Amino acid sequence: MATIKDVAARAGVAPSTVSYVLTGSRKISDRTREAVHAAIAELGYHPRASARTLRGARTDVLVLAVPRKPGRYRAVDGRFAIEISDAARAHGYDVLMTTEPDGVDGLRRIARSGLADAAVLMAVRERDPRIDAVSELGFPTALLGHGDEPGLPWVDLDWETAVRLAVRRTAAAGHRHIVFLACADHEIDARRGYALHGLRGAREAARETGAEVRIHPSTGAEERLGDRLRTALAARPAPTAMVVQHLVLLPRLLAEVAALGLRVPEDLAVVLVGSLPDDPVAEPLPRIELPVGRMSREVVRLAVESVGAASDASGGPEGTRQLIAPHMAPGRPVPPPPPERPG
Amino acid sequence: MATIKDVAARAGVAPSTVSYVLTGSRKISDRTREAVHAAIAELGYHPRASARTLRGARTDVLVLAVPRKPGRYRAVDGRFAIEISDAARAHGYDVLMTTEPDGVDGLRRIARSGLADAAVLMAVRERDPRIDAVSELGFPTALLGHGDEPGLPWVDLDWETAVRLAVRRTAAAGHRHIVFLACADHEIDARRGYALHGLRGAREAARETGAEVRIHPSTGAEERLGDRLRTALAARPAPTAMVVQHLVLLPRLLAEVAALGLRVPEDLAVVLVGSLPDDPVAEPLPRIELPVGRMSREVVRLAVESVGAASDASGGPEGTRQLIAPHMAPGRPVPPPPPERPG
DNA sequence: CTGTTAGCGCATTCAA
DNA sequence: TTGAATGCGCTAACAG
Repeated sequence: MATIKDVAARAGVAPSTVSYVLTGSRKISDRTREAVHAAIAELGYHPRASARTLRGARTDVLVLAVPRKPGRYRAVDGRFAIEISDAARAHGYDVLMTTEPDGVDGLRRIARSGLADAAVLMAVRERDPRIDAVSELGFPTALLGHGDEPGLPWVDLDWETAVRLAVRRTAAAGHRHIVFLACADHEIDARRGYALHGLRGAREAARETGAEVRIHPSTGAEERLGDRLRTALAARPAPTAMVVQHLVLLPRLLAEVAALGLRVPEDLAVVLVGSLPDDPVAEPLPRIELPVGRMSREVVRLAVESVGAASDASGGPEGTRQLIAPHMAPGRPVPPPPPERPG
Repeated sequence: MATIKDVAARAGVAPSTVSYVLTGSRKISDRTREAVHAAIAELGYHPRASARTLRGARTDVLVLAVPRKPGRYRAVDGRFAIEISDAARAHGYDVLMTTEPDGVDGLRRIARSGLADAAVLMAVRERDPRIDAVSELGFPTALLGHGDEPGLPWVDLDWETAVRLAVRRTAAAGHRHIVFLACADHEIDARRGYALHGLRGAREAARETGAEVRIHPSTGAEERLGDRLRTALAARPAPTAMVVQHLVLLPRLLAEVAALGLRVPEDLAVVLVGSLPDDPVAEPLPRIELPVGRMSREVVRLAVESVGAASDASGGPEGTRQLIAPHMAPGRPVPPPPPERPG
């Protein structure tokens, strides 16, 4: 492995000159610069990250804390991980993953060993222990999702408004009996922001619209989905629409609906909240998409910006909390309920 | 940030003694060790990774090259990323992601800057440019998937046998006219190993079983899925089974089948190859699962082992190429075709 | 059983 | 416009 010394020797200059050429922090004559570049190319030199970091105290690495309920896997997590990695690269950062289940251990270890300059926390929950950890350490952090944390910058879809919007549109289409399929129980128990805010939105929407909105808890265990669904749809008066935030089981849900002999949307309207872009299953349905790309870019921007900023715990400047306004995907209006049938 | 010197001063010992306590590479008296541990705890000391790396030339980081066709996202990639991260942690490694689309740039940059000790390459293709890059650099690497590369260790599901097995079981159940839904065109064009091996398996199985196996190319564009499917199923004699390797669109596929008025499995058997564990959509169907956990653990093990080993380009020791034998998921036999109908 | 010291590769300060 | 020297924090060889 070539070092800066080798390059210097080859180019007939001092090591510091090579460094200056690389960093551009000093004016170098064309002649010298070209000689240095030639030597770099010939030797295939690349500066050692560890040396740079040791000297300069910057790693150009972000740590991404991926939520991980062992045995469960949410497609959205992988998708965010990849989009965040892309976004980070655009800022000159690499992304280091830590996947210990809500464990603060990995996060703390990486922060304290100086492996990263800042953290991005996915799927933030209320009273999130990871937030305590980074706060204690004064480690620059941006959040994907928000709970009740005080001073950290975050980005989130406005889940409360999203569910409200979905329910309102559904009610406006004429539906009076609506089932809201909330997030999985374990997500609610973990106090994930999106799960709690979604619930809140559903309750508000019920008040606002006067429609009956039956909030239906979801279980992660798909075995009971069929039963639960049958129960939900067997209620009288029969629901004519479902607003679904718990999307993991959507394909299965649609299959069960079909198995019950119900057609979507003629017999039952299905409206999605937080579906992934380009999801072929979601595409034909009225829905509010999760803007994964935008959220990833924004959360990375916040993380990168907080690297420089003193961690003064003041809550940060304005504009560091972004509640993204939801909107219905175009071209898929909520269909009306079936005409009332006698009986 | 406390350094090793601070700890040494606090504990009243030399810095090297602290180091020896940490690494355990020298016998230290109980009294001294306790004093050091106390000082470490009081100061909240954690060794700086960059200094260790600069000194010791090890990062304890693996770089994971995630395949990324912009605009496309495969759930399996995110799943592998997370499982690989878990597996790496079990070996004391962290995982750095690079997501540049088949770009060797990120990989090369990370390798040459010494940010990682070894690489894991996902979704290997034939004539994979990433392999040339790591080979040129002599960078320790393990592959997830295999193409035609010579000397690198790899792990892969035996896709050829998997598809053969799926088709054979289908034929054995009595089906004589089978459609094989191959991977997406762009995957075949990119010469991804799994896509090519799957195709080969389908051809062989056709020869072996004497059944008609119509190999049906998949398109990523879901708009035309319905048409394609209709064409495939309209052929005479009508196919009674589909073997599906292209699982991205499975939910949509099932929906289209249902829309055509066909029931699964009464009218049409659907057999999956390479489905994800715990996928609720796949669960009720006969299938060969992709052993994500095992593959992740194995590929990490290979990568970690190749860190120490001299990169002698000899092809490595035996046992560094693992073709995992496929098996049908238990409890889901391939159902027989419907009784022959006149016409 | 423990201390002293050199040096990993780089960016930067001081000197010219 | 460039060179020489220093030190970032750590580990291991050498010395006691």
